[in-house]
Amino acid sequence: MQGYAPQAMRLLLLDGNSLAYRAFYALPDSLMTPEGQPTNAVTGFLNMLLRMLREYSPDYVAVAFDERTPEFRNNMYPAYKAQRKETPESLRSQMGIIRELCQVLRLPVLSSPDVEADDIIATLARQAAEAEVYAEIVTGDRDQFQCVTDPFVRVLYTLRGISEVGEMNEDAVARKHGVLPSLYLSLAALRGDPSDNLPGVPGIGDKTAAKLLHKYGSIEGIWAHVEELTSKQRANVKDHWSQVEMNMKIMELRTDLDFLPPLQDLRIGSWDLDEITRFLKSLALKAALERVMEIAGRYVPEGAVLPVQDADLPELALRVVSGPAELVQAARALGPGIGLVAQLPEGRRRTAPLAWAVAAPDGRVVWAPHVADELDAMAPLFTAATPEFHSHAAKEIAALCWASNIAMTGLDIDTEIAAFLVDSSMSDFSLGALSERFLGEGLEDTEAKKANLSLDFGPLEGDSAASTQLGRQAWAVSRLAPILHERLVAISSWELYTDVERPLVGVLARMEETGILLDVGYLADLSEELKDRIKTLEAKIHEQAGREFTVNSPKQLREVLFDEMGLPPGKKTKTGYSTDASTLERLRDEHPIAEALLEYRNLEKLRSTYTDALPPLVDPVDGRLHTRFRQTGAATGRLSSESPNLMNIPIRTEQGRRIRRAFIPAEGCVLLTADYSQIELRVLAHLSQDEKLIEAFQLATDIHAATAARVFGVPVDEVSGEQRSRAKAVNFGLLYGMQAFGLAQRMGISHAEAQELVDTYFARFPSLQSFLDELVVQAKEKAYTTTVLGRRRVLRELQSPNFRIRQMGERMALNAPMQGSAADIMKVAMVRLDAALTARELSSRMLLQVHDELVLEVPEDEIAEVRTLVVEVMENACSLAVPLVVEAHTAKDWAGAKG
DNA sequence: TCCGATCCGTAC
DNA sequence: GACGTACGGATCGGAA
Repeated sequence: MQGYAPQAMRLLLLDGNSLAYRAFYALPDSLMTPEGQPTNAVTGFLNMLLRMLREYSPDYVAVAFDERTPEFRNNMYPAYKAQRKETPESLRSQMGIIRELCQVLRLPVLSSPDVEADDIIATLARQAAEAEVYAEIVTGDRDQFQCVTDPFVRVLYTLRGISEVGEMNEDAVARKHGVLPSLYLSLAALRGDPSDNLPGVPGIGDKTAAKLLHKYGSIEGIWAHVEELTSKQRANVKDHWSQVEMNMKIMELRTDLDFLPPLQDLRIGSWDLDEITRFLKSLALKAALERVMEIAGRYVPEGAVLPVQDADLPELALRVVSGPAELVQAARALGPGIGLVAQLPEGRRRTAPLAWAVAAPDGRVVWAPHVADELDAMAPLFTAATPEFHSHAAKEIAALCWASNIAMTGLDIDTEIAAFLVDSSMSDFSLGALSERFLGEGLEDTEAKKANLSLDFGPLEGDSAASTQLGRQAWAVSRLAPILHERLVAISSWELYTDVERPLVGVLARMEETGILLDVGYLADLSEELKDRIKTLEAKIHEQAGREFTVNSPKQLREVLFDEMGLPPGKKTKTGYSTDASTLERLRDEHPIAEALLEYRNLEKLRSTYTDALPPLVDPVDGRLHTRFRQTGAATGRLSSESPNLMNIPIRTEQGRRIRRAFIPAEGCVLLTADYSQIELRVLAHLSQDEKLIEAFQLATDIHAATAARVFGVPVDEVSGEQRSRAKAVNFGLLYGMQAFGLAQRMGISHAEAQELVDTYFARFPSLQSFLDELVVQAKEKAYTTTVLGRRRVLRELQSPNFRIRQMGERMALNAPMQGSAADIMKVAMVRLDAALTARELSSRMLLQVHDELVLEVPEDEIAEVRTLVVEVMENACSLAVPLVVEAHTAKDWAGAKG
């Protein structure tokens, strides 16, 4: 539902028969009025219609219906649709109701005995494209794919009954069927369509048909080269050619109908809400009525009064307001401590909320269903000088505000973030989960999810209507906020919240909205290259294995390597021998297949996870990749990144860095990366106050060499590569709760050797051992760890009767203070840097954070200033016992040359 | 057809 | 089992 120029006109075309038919068989036949009139097809049709009106907001609409099988097709081929069973009475009765519904909703309805619904739609779609109007065709009929033309005509093809739609543009049709829409008719003619009683060529399905059409260009091309086909194909094609030609004629949709009204006449008329209410109530479609009312504001005449609805739940006093000004006023009247929540449309791109709800802790709720495009008028709600509203996952609202140039300064408690600081080990920070835990009551929507009910489709419970739903959420927020506030104060995390986490919400929203430019052409080339090489390797692997198998399946690979080829197995997983990289590494000397597998895995990883997965996530409007940062994603306090995860873009190998090169700056800009050098180890030095480790940081730039020098008793400049890498492994191990066994395994040395190395290391840095021991002791005593800014990580594992879980808890306790403090410091730097960029009116933008690294997009004339600023801000974000060191680089891509 | 479990691999 | 924090792709098998 996106990617259109805002001023472009939009036409919505619905195939009434197709949608009713799909809905009838997709929804339970238990849906009916008390009088026994089935309503499943009506409900499905209405849900789809409302969804489209809501999300697509069309200027023009037409609903097309079939009346009977038209004569021109019957004359061509009497058997057309002859096998169709009689429409069941329970569906036929609903067709009339659907037409009536369209009338009540003032939707233009088109039908004619001489043509079918898809002919009407095809004609209107053609006219739309010619007028540069965007048309969306909603249907479950594949024949409509022949109408698709970029960029104006798309088909939304119903899936899973009608609960989802696939958005089919030219590309999507080609991906699904192997040919562009212009050849779809030919493909369908070859393949036939059993549902219309049209046989195709035996032995030719989608795949083969697409292949032939590719090779010969057209249906005529295939006929011209029919002698080149395989003997079986040739015979079948010849025998059935007259049928194919017939299919072409019958399946071709007419686009030349001359009796249809002009597009300009296809507007939705003014709604009579009383009539709509009566009609839907007579069908017992109460939930649908609520959803109609959500968008009613768009279709009522100027000045109409919307019906105020009663709360379904006694404790909520629900008031409906219809405009942003009224909402602001009503919210003010609720007094302090209000909860404010938005009902956001689904989909990747952020768009205006469908509704807002504001609630006071006493249960008074204001619900505003149709202020979607009027964020500006609501600005007074968000921009208070002092925090005055609470919300949940406010980053979503902050992003919308930012897009409208509104500064969301009025946020008090974000219940999601506050709860994260109270107990970061919770797995679910949804409002429902917080309600359960802190209020002791569930929220309707979590119940609905448990019952597998979609909020958009399917039967809804009477009391889970949109208004009550959203009102309950706002109410929950208003009551959670004071509880979480108190808890934050009690654990001395209030400042961490107000000074770091809360301001970070807006910073992250801006970073997400900004996104980063991706060179998709370059990635496409890279993908092709990878595919070639992967194919070769796969063949080689099959040959060496002596048979074909799915190389991507660890299960099959395990059988091949260890059962059939008899190679020596190594470590085990839960289900058998492991085939991971370290195992294959070990098999390198045993058999050349190991080498091929390693390279295969390497390239297949790059292809599947990066070159092929990233481009579809690019926003078509700006060509940029907009990740989502999760502020509650990692229990230590780190951020995480998803859709896509931009925190695991390869860098360590040359092959991997080729992926990184696809991340580029906008025209006239460079990417500036700034990363903390060894920040976690510096935090360790600070927290442990180990003099020798602090000294090592003050003396040397290469900390691994410096620690190696001390451990092995040699001058820094005489440290060998081996010594440095051993010290490095221990340095990392320290941060992860190392044990000698793991160290030995990682370094490929004996357990005894590893133990000796650890012992020596601790002997040379005498405070470290006691500090780490004390960390665990304290953590066990208090059941949580802390960071430099007082961030807590609760560790219930430390109380577990299970030794393994307890041990895991100890390792977490050893790691969390360092990882978490580093995260604290980076977050402080981000908040300050964002403020500094704004204060100096710079155009440079923060794009990404990768734990110890920031990536900015910097206009060329700002490079010097911003570079200095970033380094300054990051290095001074926190004062530790050792200096914080930041290295900054600029380049024309993310893999760019250093310096 | 869908979803969760499993394995694996990328980052810091 | 054995070194922390994440996200996500592919396969597979059970459930609907």
